[in-house]
Amino acid sequence: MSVSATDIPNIKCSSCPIRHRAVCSRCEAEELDALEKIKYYKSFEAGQTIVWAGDKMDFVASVVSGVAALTQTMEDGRRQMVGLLLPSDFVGRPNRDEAAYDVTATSDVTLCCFRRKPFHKLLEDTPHVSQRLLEMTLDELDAAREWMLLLGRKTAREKIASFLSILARRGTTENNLAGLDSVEFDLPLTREAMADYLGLTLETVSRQMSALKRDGVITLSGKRHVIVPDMHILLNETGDDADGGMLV
Amino acid sequence: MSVSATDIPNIKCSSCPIRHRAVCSRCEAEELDALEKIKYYKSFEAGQTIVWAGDKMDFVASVVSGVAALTQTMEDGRRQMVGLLLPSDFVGRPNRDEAAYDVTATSDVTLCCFRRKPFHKLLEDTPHVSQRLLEMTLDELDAAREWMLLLGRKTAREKIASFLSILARRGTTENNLAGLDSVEFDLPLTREAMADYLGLTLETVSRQMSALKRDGVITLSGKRHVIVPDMHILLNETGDDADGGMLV
DNA sequence: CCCCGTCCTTGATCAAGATCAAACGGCACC
DNA sequence: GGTGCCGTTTGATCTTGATCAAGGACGGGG
Repeated sequence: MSVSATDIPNIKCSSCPIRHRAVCSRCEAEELDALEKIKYYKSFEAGQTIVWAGDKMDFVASVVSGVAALTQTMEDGRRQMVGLLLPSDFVGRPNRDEAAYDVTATSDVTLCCFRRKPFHKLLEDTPHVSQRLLEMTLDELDAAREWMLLLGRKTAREKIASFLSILARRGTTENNLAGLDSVEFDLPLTREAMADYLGLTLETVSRQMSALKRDGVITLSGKRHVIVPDMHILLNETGDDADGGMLV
Repeated sequence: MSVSATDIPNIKCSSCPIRHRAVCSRCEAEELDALEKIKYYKSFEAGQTIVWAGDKMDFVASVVSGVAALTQTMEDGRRQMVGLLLPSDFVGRPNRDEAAYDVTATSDVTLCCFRRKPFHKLLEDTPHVSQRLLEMTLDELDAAREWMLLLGRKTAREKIASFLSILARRGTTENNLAGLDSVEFDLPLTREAMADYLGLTLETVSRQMSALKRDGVITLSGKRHVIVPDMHILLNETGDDADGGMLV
């Protein structure tokens, strides 16, 4: 557990912003009550480590706000991000008490934590939760497989374009009604974290961002705010078949 | 569904070789009976496609014997394998009726298929099955994350060594009591399929196999049979921390 | 205001792996 | 016993992205 996490007061599940997408989305009143009993909120600042790989992890959690990353590090320092957790995503494995990956906050993050043991027990009793967790895990596996295609076969430019598309899709506050031409959003990651996500170096990320800007695919205001004047143009750069999975 | 799959007679679950590892591993007598009712066996020859991405898929299945692969293909033909299914692994997504990936037999394969609808229903009724499926899916997600590290950050030589280690671990008939020095096994994949797995070209795979042979890390008898005289040497080539996850 | 640190950009060079090309070995089939 | 095919090996060359190296932009603290 990180040194300087901040405990913050619980909010009611009923007024939770991620209520409709998280593990708890299918829960009915009494199930929510059970969850309320074992939950607590915790906040982390951008850059903080939430848990180190190998550490005991006595909770699982839902990301309420902000972005967290799972990364793996090799002995010689090579790093690969293997999970990017956006609001409503689930952290941790109910039946495992050691973290398998480093978990870090790439922006300020608030987690809704559930004590692990009671949560695991609850999984056995409330099929709604375990069914939802299975569904979310399968979705995550699909996302991991997209990501594998990106890592194994895409060019640097395609990787950047794909990454920006993903953020544009999930990052904007869902006001992008499929096919909206223009989208804008903030990058919740440094260039280095993007490189770790994409299997590139930070220099290559920077160069390709500049190239996409030069070519008018994106506009930058500051270093972290991205404007995509035309999503179709960006999607064309991803290497995925036109509008294939991205917009629909 | 493939053109020329072979229907073969059912065997009893009780005498099934993958009984102890598959989705059904936790089932008790009556649950097995329910499964028996909706299952049928199907065989495919090496190279055959089991389903194409986008095809209707009216079953889910366990791999009984042989090896199957999930692959994604880009418009211009670039291909990435995103799943390698060994005996006891699960194929398909219970609540999705279209295949998301091409599924092909990389060696002769026998599947134990369950009709999708009844299986999905059974998931809701028998928590043993859905719990086991969640566990298997989480394991697969972990494997996918290992794989992402491989694709994003490992050198060609490390990729090959890692791949061989994985096969050595799961491919041998579990007679390798952790840390056995010498291991041998057959490659169930062509060089091209290995390339698709590893995000390389088949030429690079071939060259690195030759290099590992030249360096005495492996011995080949024929092109498909691999002998690893000393697993520790192979593991040293994977880039993973010494004996870290592989042997223990 | 300046100093320093962090994050980012840009340039020059290098190397790993891709690409293009040829040929080999084993096997099935005539 | 050829002939042809498939999977594989090996060689020569090219390209992409890594690496090495400076310097710029921004922000916070003295």
